Amino acid sequence: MKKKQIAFEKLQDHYVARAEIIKALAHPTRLFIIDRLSEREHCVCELTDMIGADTSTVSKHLSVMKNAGIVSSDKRGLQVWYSLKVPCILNFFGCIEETIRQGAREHMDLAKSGKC
Amino acid sequence: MKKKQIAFEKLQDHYVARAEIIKALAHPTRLFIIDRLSEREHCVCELTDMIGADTSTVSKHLSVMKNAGIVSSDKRGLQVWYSLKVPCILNFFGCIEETIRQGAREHMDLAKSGKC
DNA sequence: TGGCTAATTGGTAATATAGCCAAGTAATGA
DNA sequence: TCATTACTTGGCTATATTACCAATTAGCCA
Repeated sequence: MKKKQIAFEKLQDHYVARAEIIKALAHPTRLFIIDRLSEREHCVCELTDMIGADTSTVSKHLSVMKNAGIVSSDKRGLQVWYSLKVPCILNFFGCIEETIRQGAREHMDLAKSGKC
Repeated sequence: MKKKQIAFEKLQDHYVARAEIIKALAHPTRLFIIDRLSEREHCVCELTDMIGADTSTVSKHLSVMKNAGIVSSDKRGLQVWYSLKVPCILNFFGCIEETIRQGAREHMDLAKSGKC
C-alpha cells in the first residue's frame, strides 16, 4: 500500500491539472456562457446583458475560463470577443444531464416507496 | 436585453444543478478515485491506503460524489464498497486531456517565439 | 486633446471548501 | 457483552472563491 500511495503522488500533478480545468467549468454562470459560446462568439457586453451581473464579474468568469484554455478572446475595437476553444466539452454535458435525470428518477422512486 | 436576462434566470436552476455535479468532480483526489473506480469497485480502506490521507477526508470526498449521483455505495460487513455509477464521465476526461495538451503546446510556442 | 464606451484589475467582505482530529455508529467475533 | 475494525459525522481552522464597487487601461472619434 505504500507503493500505491507513491503511485498517487506521482499522478498527483496530473490530477491537479485536470481538476484546474474542471474547476473552471464548475459554476452556473460559466456553464451558461459556454452554452452561449457554443452557438457563436460573443462580446463581454452581450454576455453581461444576458446574465445581468456586473461587467467585472462576467469578465472575471471569462478570464478563469481563458486561463484554463477553455475559451479564447479577440479584441476588435472597443469590444473583446470570446469564443469556445474546446467544443468537445459540450459532449460531456449529455453525461451530466443523464446524471441529473438518474438522480431525479431515484428521488421519485424513494418518494413512491414512502421513504421520503 | 431584459428578455435575455429573464432567459438566464429561467435556466439558472438547471445550470446550478449541472454545476453541482461538475463541482463534485473538481478535485484532484476525487478524480483519482474516479479513475480507480473505473477499473473496479473499492472499499474506503483501499482508497485511503492509495491516497494516504485521513480516512475521514476520503470518506467525505466519497460522500460529495455520492450526493452528486456519481458513485454508489454498498455496505458489506464492516466495509463500504463504492462503485462508479456514471461511467460516461470517463469520456469527458479525453477532452480534458486534449485541453491540457493544447495548453502545453501553446505555452511552448510562446516560449519559442521568445515571448516568455 | 478630451470625452466616451468596453473591458480589466485591485480591494474587500461574505461564503464555501478541504483537511485533520476527536467522537460516534455499526458490524463482527472472541 | 466487550473489544476491534471500518466508516461517518461534528467541530475547527486555513484557504479559496465569488460578487460588488472603485479605479485603471485601451480604443475610438469629435
